[in-house]
Amino acid sequence: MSLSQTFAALSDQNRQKILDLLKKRDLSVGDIGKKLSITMATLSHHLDVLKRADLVSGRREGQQIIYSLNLSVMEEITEQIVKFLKHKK
Amino acid sequence: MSLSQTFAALSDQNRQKILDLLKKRDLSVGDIGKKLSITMATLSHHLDVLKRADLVSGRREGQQIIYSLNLSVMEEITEQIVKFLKHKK
DNA sequence: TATATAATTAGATATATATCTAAACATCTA
DNA sequence: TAGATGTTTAGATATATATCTAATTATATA
Repeated sequence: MSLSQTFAALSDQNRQKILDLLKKRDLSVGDIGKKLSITMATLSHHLDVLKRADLVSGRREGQQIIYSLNLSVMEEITEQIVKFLKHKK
Repeated sequence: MSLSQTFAALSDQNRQKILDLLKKRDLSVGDIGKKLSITMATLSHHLDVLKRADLVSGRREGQQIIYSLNLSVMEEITEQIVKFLKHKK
């Protein structure tokens, strides 16, 4: 996954909200859905984008899928972004 | 300009290349064009996106427009991104 | 002032993506 | 095992965007 693709994954308002929610605690898809004004199908799509960008992971717990931030990956991406953006002329 | 919109501006490979080139030195549109495999029209579009995201600025020098990175804005955005990404649960 | 050079704008097109409804799949429980 | 609950997948649609060619605008110079 390229840095551009990571930026693309981060460039949607709803995905930002999802990441913000997951910063506080792990949440089921249903719980995330309650906080957003989109259908479950659309939410599923966004979670898929975030998963493919390796920004979140889901684990099944009974009927629910619990999503969490991939903190180590977030850290790594932060490093890359800082390296890219902060590098002076 | 929201953080999502900034991410969107950063999410294209050609725009990444433009920023990379401008990290080294200020360049005219023509000089940037020589490094990319796109038409000048497309390049103009990408420069417009980067300008609207406040990531670069252009100044006219005779017949040429010289583009440069907006370093202070880049710094500010870096801060925001780090704040967003590094904030733990 | 006519021509050349540099860059942008206009208009068209093709691809990507955000969204929805409806259907399917997975799991739990009575 | 049938029905309820939670999530994803399929298929459709509308909007956004990356790209191109051709035309236009801005500047310099012969």
